[in-house]
Amino acid sequence: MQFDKNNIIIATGNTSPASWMPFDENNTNSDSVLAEVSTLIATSKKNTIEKSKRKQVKNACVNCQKACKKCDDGRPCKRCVKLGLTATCRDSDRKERKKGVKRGPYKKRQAYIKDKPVYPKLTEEHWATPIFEPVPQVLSHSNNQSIYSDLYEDSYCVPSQSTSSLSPTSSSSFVDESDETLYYAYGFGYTNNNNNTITTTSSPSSTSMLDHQTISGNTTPIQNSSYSWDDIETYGNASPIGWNPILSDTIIQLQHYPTMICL
DNA sequence: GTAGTCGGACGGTCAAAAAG
DNA sequence: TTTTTGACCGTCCGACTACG
Ligand SMILES: [Zn+2]
Ligand SMILES: [Zn+2]
Repeated sequence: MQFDKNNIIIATGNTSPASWMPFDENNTNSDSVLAEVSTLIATSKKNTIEKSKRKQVKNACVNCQKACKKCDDGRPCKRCVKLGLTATCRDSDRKERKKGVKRGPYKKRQAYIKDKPVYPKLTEEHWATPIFEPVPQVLSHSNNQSIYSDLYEDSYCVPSQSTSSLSPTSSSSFVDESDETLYYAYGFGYTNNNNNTITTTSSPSSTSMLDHQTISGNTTPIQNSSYSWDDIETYGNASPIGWNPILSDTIIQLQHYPTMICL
């Protein structure tokens, strides 16, 4: 069982609901493991809800750089316009990164993440007509007799793409309107299998901001970045499954829940 | 109130290292 | 080859000072 530093739960096995549960040596989900996951979730919630990441521009203008002040992508940038420095507002120089520099040994790595899901294209229509849906943040899972759940505070989140979804397929996206960045939030659906009845329920939207990478022609999410809408069109299939973009002024923007990745 | 200064926390990049 | 790591180095938060 392993958790990575970005509050992502790494599970083994396939994408059945049980798979995102961490396994102990005997491949069973012991109470202690459940307790550990519960703690992890609680911790990640505590650590991430209040704190949003500072967003930097790729290149500050020379004036903002000199003053150590926030810049933006405009040229002239807003700060220079405000201060009447439009004439000198240009990108600051950045030096080339040097190659051939030896490094010390790295710490032992975790295993590759295989069989990452490939997500269908999010269309502009989905983009244009976001659905806002307040869903109780309940993380729940049934595995044979054991069930555990963790209640999140009220938050906007998205339903699972499919009501029978058993895989980590729920997601949403939203725009940071200040810079028109599109963020993706991925979660997963789950099935409550209590009392021999299968009840599907909307996703708790266990989310994380995921970037994408292309492997063998498949574009799949990796962690912690963002894309603009232009990037989405460029990347083609680099879009989340699910149809419910959430705009930036909803609470979810600042939240960062654990995300499951199947090994 | 505003603007200027700046130490250093924070974050994004990307080649090296490691794994497949 | 793909994936992960982490050093590098840039951004800019926030605390401060100066000025009117
Ligand atoms: Zn600027
Ligand atoms: Zn500028």
